[in-house]
Amino acid sequence: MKRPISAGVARFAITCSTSRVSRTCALGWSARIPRKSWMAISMSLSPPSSRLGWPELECSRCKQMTDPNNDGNTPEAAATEDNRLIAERRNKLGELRAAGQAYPNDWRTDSDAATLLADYGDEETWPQQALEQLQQDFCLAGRIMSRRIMGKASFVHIQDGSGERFQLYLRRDDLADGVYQNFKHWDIGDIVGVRGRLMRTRTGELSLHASQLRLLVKSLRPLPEKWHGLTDQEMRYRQRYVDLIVNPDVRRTFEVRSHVVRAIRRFLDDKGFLEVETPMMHHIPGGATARPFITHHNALGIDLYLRVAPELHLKRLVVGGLERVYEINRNFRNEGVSTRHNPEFTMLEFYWAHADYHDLIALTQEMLRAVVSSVPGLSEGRVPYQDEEIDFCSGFRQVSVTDAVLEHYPELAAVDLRDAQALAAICRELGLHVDDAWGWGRLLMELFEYRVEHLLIQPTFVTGYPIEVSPLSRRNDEDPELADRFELFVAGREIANGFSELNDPEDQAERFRAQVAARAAGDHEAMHFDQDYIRALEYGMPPAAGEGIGIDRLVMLLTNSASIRDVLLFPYLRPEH
RNA sequence: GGGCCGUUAGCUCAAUGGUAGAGCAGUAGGCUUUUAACCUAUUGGUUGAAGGUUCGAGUCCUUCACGGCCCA
Repeated sequence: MKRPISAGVARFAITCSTSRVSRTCALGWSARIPRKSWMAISMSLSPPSSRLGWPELECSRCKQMTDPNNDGNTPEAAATEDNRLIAERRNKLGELRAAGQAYPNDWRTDSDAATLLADYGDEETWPQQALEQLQQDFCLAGRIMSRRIMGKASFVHIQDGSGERFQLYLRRDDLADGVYQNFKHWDIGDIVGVRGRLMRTRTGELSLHASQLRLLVKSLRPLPEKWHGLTDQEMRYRQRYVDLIVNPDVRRTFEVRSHVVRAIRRFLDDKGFLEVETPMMHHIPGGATARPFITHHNALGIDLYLRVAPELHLKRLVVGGLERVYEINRNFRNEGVSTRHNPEFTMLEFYWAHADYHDLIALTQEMLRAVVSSVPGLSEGRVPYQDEEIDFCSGFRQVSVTDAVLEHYPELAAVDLRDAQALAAICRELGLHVDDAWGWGRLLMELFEYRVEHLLIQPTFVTGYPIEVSPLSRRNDEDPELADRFELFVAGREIANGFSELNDPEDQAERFRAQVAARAAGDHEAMHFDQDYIRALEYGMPPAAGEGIGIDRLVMLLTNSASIRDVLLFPYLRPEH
């Protein structure tokens, strides 16, 4: 129980599982009662008194019961948790509505902050005298980010769609009657339109001396503080719109993301690859060892899987003669959420007929260099990441899984790295989880992941993957226990995975059967048997190589982001309540 | 899933178990080239939720929610 709300909207706000309800207390005292209390109250009062099943509530201050017929359950009450600051702004909005159109859309700009700063920002070329002679008006529109009111003149910084801030100089006597007086009641966060001439202040800052000023949008919610900004991680992710307004680096990160995707498209387009889109909803999930999300098609009455990878569809296209295809799109994997994993993430996958994994390695190196050089500010292919500097310019290193393990685990030289029993013993010694069904290949990869992966900071192609962990890769001609496959590691993380494709339908069917057996033994990530894919291969797939590159992880590298959430505009978070 | 840490005013943060505070933002007034503008006054809190210990809990204990970091 607290105090009566001055505006006379005293109410109980009750959060229950389906909606928010408001009740008036007889003396006008307000209270918020969270769900747990609600449940407790609900159980202690039996039977519930209202027709909707809401119980009466006793106000602990006035000892009166609420009126069950006056539940105040309006959409407004449900949607807003007004505080004093918002209420003040809402009143201002009310005055605007009374005065006319409160949300106009007839202000047009003819420039923006970034353009003006680029064109006239240089003080040498454009001193105050030169600006005075310009005799040209500019129209801008932007959000008020800060204000310095000095009586009958003010300075304001607005931020506009260009992402830059620009200073306005407002003088009462230079604006129409009453405009300046109104302006003094506008708020930080409001969006304004301004027209005026360029000038330079005493301290040299390029500014717009306003002759016309209009409020375009009233902002009802206060922005975070101007100096410290918004630092609460949770709020930054949940309310990315606020994060974008007040933290300029966020905008830059997503601009880089856009650059990266564009550079990849340009690179592949130039090499004759065709961009395609394949289904996101699969009857049979496949193309990766991962647990899928299940969804339901009502009209058809069947469950569908969100795709874990587009691979099998893209290879069907290679069968169909689209011999260079790629897709950049979302995949969904039903696994944990962490700084490196989001349930939905973006992958590039591309397939290239009459090429093998060696060709992929060369192409990947070329593509990554092109991508890195497309990012503004990354000079000479050197990318700072956390405490390291990644060199994309020099030739990428190549090493086999076995050599990499031995390099970081020299005492294993005496052990047969294809002896499952010996490897299992070592894994157990290290405290790694070991499954009796695993062969030497899986065990060797456990060792690799535990001992080596995080040490591969500079770009490194790792080759010589065991067939056991490569169900879709072509078998190596010399060593049938190995796959013609590589993974690229940078900054200790897998960035790309590519291999010569398995186009032998009988071998593929055999490997699907092995996956189905693993599934039956309890491996939820193992693949299903995809009969149509086998049928496609039976028509004959050209020899080909294919690769997947994790776009989110690549963007993390290029934006020096520690968490995948920093490169996703709306990363997955649990519901707020 | 496990461990550690966090959650206090709109935002950023304080508060040896003893009256919940500051800066910014807001409100009112002053100030016609300021720039974290300045000066004066002032409003604003169920301290994430629920229990418990205590004469007394923001602070100690338990459980829960959400987040962060590390591990699996």
